[in-house]
Amino acid sequence: MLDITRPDTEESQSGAARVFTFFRDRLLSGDLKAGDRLLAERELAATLNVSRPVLREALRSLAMLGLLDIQHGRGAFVRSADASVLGQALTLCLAPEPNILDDVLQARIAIECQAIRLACERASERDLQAIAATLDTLVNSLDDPERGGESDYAFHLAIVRASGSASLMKIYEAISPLLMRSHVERRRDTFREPAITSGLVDAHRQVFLALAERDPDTAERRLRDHFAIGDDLRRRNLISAYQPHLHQAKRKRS
Amino acid sequence: MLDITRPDTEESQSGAARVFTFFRDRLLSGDLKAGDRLLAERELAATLNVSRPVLREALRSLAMLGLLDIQHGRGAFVRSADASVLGQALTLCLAPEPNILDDVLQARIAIECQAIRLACERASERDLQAIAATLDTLVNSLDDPERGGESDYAFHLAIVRASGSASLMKIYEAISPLLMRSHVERRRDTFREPAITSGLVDAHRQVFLALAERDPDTAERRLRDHFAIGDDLRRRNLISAYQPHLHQAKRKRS
DNA sequence: GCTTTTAAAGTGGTCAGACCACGGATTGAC
DNA sequence: GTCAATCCGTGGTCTGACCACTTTAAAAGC
Repeated sequence: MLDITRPDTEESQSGAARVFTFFRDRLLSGDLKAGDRLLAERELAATLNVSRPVLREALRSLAMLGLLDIQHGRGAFVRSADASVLGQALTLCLAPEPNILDDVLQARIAIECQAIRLACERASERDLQAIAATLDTLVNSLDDPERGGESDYAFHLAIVRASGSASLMKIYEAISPLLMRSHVERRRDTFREPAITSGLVDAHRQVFLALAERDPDTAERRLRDHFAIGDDLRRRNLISAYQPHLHQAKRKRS
Repeated sequence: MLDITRPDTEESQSGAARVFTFFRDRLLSGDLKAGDRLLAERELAATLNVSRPVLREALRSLAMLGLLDIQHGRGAFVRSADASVLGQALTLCLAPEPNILDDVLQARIAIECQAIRLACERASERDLQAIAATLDTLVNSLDDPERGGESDYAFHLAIVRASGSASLMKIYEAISPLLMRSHVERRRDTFREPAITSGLVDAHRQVFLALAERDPDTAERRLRDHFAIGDDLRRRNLISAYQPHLHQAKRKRS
């Protein structure tokens, strides 16, 4: 965590690493903006006094980090900051951890609960309308598990967006890939019954109403309840799935 | 966010990108573990049917992502997942956002509030002892702003660790660099008065006590109060700093 | 025999030059 | 004017060589 050990500012690094930090710092300082086009590789190499392979190693690294968009025959362009890389990095970091697909829900709850509190303070009318719209979509897609899942996600994402916090938003986007995997995995264990789905819609609506009334405590409580119910439901389904006599798991399609 | 657009599994990619995903997937699947040594570049290049420069571009990218540790004259080694890269990625992603140093506090509150709830359920005796230890350090470093800041951070980090959630922990580590910068920046605006510091210690202690009593609601409330007070304090100091000159400071948000 | 010195082998780091593949602009024919 | 072929600049790849560092093992010295 501490960068003290790394003499970053010095020129102790060499080759690709030096070029890498060169561009990274210019990205950070805003010296290079999204959409900017870099010089041709051969010119850049000459300018920075490195060979083309070395320069390419650095550029490729930046591209892998999502900071650069290198297009064959056209050139290299600075890319707008993208959370997808964050998501990949997070996935990589969390990969060795056990039960990570369950654990990532804790991060989700953390972000959303704080987001909805902020949203109660900050959400504009437009934000509220956007959330309401996702709620409508949710109601209209009860029969379609696929679209239902999407609109469910859209609802929660809209809340985070309404918080007006870029940090919360980016982190939420970052955990989204894992969230999706988690969602897919648990869909295998969960039945979509009318009683459940109707309760689901109601829970979302209650959350939204509290938010619309700018009541942070109630909104957070209802959101937590919503998560707890989902967790409980999943747990019960898991238990029933492990009852050999009562149940035979054989659903590939749902 | 959606990976659908990217035919990742196919071999549509070429060159360095292909090699990159090759290793990334082996990292994800656990096929390559931390500490493993890769084959020599020349051998790898021959094995994967690419030239050495192309292979190097991929390896360098992995190294920049913190997944590989390439040592001159020794070889390339798989590195254990490190949150520092996450932190850098987050910093890059959030760089273009305005007031990011203030905003990142929202992420901090989000993580810690959920963490302390989990910690109330899950924290072991060892965890509690560790937190108590940081509390002692905090008390003993009241006179030293530097050490005081460190032990303050250590206290909060210990709480997140006690949550037992790898996701929360990693994300917290990821935002730590920004948190540090934020802390340093606001230290400029904040005076350390005995009244403030003693209140600070008390606030920490109250949080800890609620945690030790396994009372999530109280613990979270006290933690939120602690953050709110810190925020309020900073705001007042900012105002007083601008007072003499008949401030025309813009409020960031209403 | 043991230690020290030295040389060799293996590794990543760098370079130069050449050629290929792709995209876009220019040019030409119609 | 439209469309086609061509050319040029770009990134993509390869080859082979050499340098710098590390380790190891052989050789020299004691």
